[in-house]
Amino acid sequence: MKQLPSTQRSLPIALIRARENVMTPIRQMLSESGLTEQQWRVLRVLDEHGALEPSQLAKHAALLLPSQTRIVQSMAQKGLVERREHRNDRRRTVIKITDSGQAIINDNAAKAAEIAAQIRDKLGPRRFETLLDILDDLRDLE
Amino acid sequence: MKQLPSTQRSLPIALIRARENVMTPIRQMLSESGLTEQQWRVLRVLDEHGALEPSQLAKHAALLLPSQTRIVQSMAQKGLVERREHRNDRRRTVIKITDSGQAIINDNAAKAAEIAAQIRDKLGPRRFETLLDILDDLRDLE
DNA sequence: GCAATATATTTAACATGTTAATGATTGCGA
DNA sequence: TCGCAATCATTAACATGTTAAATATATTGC
Repeated sequence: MKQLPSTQRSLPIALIRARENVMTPIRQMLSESGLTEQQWRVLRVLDEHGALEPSQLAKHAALLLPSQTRIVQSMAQKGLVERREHRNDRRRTVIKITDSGQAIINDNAAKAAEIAAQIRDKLGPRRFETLLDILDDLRDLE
Repeated sequence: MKQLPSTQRSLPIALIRARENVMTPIRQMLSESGLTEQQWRVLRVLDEHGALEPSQLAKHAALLLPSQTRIVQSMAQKGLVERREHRNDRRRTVIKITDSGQAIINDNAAKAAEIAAQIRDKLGPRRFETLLDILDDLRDLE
């Protein structure tokens, strides 16, 4: 019979810790703008892809739809994003970034890029790419 | 000036997705016992290390103390763990697993080990170990 | 053209994550 | 020994994660 792996070498726990470590400097940066990491992801994705429907935004930002609904609502209240109706299909909505949201991206882009570069340097570019590749291989587990 | 990486190759997002993928089959298993993944981690750690003080348990289970306080409270109500006072230092408490909690570990150990083995096989043992090693290298970022 | 089904999103309810404030107890120094 | 700082844990408040149910609109089949 197979044995349970030690929690010291448990992949779920290792992933949680890694995320915690990676996000700490990013959270520090974002706290000055009053943003959560999720709100930052929403801005990043909208900046990168332009206006998106909720389900597409959720996929790109790695958010579940119920969370995203709340996040976008609060961001709309703060004026960071806005919602428009889809022309032909009234079930759908399109979410786009506002000038105010874009300004936050612009203000933090350099710092965020620096943090990302630090992580990359810490691992070494080769290991960094290997990490992303292996993480990607974890899709479609059954 | 450094450029922001594409969200497609963003490490935080990749870590979130990876965890989501890894946890899906585990959550399926646990739902039959009515446990969350965090409650399962608490049982796993207590099974592995024996009775622990809150801060030690939190470290091993990758939980923040406020979350853990609530989780242990609800688990104590269900009779899965119990709390004992420390002899000399009343600030401290020791948390231990109950027979009922141990039974859940025993009932699910084989299945959990199988899931872990599947993930390992999917990546290949070598890549799996590499992944854990690289994730571990993300400690102490700055 | 209408009912049944499918799709997209939101709401609801509860658990956890996160940061800050509060509480409780010990240990130390005047 | 009194009081104060330090440590550990809990509580508080709000944001997000997670699953299930509800809602709204489109599409399909008859």
